[in-house]
Amino acid sequence: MKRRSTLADIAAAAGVSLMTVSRAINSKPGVSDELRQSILALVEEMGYRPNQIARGLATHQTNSVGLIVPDNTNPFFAQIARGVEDGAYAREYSVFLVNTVENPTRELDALGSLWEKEVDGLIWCSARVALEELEFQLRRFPAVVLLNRELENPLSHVMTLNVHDVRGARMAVSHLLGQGCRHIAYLNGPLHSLSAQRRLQGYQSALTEAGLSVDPLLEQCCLPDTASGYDATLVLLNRRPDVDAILAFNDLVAVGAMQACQALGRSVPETVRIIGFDDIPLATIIEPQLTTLHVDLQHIGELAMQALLDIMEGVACPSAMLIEPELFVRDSA
Amino acid sequence: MKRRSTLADIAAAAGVSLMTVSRAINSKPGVSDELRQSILALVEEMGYRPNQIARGLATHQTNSVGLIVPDNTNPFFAQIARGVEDGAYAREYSVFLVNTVENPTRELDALGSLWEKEVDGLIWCSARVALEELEFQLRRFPAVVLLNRELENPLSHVMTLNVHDVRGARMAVSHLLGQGCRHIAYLNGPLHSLSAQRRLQGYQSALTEAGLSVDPLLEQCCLPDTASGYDATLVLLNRRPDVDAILAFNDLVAVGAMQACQALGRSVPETVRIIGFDDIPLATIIEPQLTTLHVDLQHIGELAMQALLDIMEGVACPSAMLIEPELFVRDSA
DNA sequence: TTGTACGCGTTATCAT
DNA sequence: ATGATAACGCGTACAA
Repeated sequence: MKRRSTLADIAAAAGVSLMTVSRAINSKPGVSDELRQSILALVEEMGYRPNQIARGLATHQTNSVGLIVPDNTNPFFAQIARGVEDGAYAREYSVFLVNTVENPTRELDALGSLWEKEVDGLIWCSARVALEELEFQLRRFPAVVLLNRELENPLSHVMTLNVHDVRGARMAVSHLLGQGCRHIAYLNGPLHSLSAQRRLQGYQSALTEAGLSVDPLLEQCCLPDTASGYDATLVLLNRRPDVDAILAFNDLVAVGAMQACQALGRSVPETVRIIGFDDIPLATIIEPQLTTLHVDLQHIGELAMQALLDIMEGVACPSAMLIEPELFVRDSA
Repeated sequence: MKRRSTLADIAAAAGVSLMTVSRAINSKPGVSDELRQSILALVEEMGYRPNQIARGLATHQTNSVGLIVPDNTNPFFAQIARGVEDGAYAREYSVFLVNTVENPTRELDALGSLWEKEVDGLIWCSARVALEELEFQLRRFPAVVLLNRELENPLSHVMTLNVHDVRGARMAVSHLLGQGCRHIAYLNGPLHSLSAQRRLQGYQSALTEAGLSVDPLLEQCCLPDTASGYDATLVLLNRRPDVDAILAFNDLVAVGAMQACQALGRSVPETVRIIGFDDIPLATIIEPQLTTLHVDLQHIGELAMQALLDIMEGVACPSAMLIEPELFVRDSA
C-alpha cells in the first residue's frame, strides 16, 4: 500500500501552492480555468482523493452519520437501514451502523463511540434510554432524527418520526369487528417498546368505542419474534379458547400466531383471524398471506435521512412526522 | 450543543501539559499514579472523550472498517453484517455499512468513499468488479477480507472467506439421488455470482459421477429472490414436467419454487423435492420446512471481522478460509 | 487570481 | 516523570 498523495504532492507537481489545488478541487472561485483543468488532470493522474479525516478536523464536518438500531437482522430495521443508506449515498454521506441488541450498555457505548467519531448527525431507532439520558444524548449531537420515540419538548435540532400506531391498531380492530369478531386478542410486544404501548392503546380504545369491554386475559405479551409469537399464542388460546381474532404486535409475531393456530388445528382465517403490523416481505410469502398494516419502511428510512440532512443544513424542518399505516387486506383476516 | 472539551481544556484545568493528559488517557507509562488518578477524575467530570478524527489524523488509524454488501435487506447479508458488527463492537471498532445494490458504479463509489475516510480495513462481500479493478482496490486498503470471491495470487494483507459451495451442492444432489430422484433440476442464481457458478459446478459434477447426464434444460437462471424463483420454476416445470427435484441457488429461490409447485398442484416433497441453500430464518418458518444447506452466517461475519483485525495487527492469518455447509434435512426433501 | 500563516485536536519525538 | 515542539492533511482568513 503506497503512500496516499496529498494536496502538497499535487501542488508540488503542478508548481502551484497548496491553496490553489484546494480551491480547484473544491470548485471554489479564485482559480483560472486552464489552471484548474491542469490541476484536475494531475489529481486524476496521481489518484488523489481528499483525506476526509484531515478535512474533518479542519471543518468539523465528517460527512458521516450514525444509525442506531436494535438489530439489523430484523427485517423491520433492515428495510429502514436500507432506506437510510440509499439516502446517504445520494448525498455522499457514509453511515455507521450500530446494533444495540436491546442492551442498554451497548446502546450507550454506541452513542459514545459515534460522538467520538464526530458524526454530523444521528438516526436513532427505538431509543430505550430514560428521558434524562435521552436529553443528555440529544444535546451532544448536532442533528438527530428519533425513530419510534416521542419528545415532549421539541428541540430545534431534533426531529421525531413515528408510525401512527394508535390509528393502525384501531383500523385493524375495526376491520375485525366488521368481520364479526367479538373476542379479539392482542399479542403485545415488549412492554418497554413505545410502539407496543401505542398499539395496545389503539386496540383498547377501538374495543371500548365499539362498546366491548377490555379484557386483560385477551392481552398477552411476547418478544417481537416468530418463536415468541408461537408460544404466546398457545398460552393465549389455552386461556381463552373463545378467541376469534388476534392482532399481533408485528408480522413476525403474527406468523408465529398463525403457526400456533395451525398446530392447534384452528384454521386461519376461518376460526381465527390474524392481523400483523409492518408488512415485511415475509407477509406475502407465507400461506395464507398475512393481512397487515402496511408501512413503507424503506421510504421511512429515506425520509429520516433527508430530514437529518435538512436539519444539518439548517433547512426548516418539522419537529415531528407521523406516518399513516395502511391496512392491506390479504388472506389471514 | 456546547463545545466539546479538548485535551487542552483538561490540561489547563489540571495545571499540567497536554502530553501528560494524553498519556494518562491512553494509559501509557510516564505518569505518576496519583496524577493519573486526578486527571482521569477531571476527564470524567468534564465529560471529555478523545476526538477520534484528530486522533486519526495523527495516528493514521481511524478505528473504523468498511462493510460492503449487495443489499443489507437480504437476510443472507443481514446476518453477516450482524456478525461483523458484533465482532467490531467487541474490539471497539465502528462499521461503515454500504449497499452496492448490484450497481457497479455504486460499488466503486463506495470503495472510493471508504478510502477517503481512511478505514483501517474492509470487508467486501460479493465483489462484482473485474480482476484488474479488484487488484487495484485491494492495493489501496491496509487490510481486506473478501467474502464470496477467490484470489489466484494471495496477498499478505488480504484474506478470502468462502463457503464450500461445490461440496454443498454435491451433498444436496447426493441426498436427492438417495431419495430416488432422477430428474434433478437446478435453479441457478445470477451468472456473475461466483457462488452460483460453484454451486452449478457441484450440481453438475455430482450428476456426472452418479452416471447421470447433465441436461441444460434442467438448469434455469433467476435472480436470487422469491419472486424470481417462482417465475423460473413455472418456466422450468413447463419445459420439463418430469422434474422430480429442484436444487435452488438459495433459500429465497427455494421458497419461490415451493410456491410455484403448490400453485401447479405439485405437492412438496411428494412429487417434487426441494433443497435450498444458506438456511436463513425463513427456512424454518415456511411450511413445509425447507431442507437446506446450513451455513452459520452470523458466525461467518464474526470470523471475517476477527480475521480483519488479525491482519491489521499483523497477526499471522491464513490467506483463505473455506466454510463447510451442512445439510439440514427438514420436510421439503 | 494566487499565496502565506495559522489552527483544527491529537500523538510522536526529543528534551528536561 | 513531565513538558515543549513539530507533525498529520486540510480549510479559513487574510495578504499580495
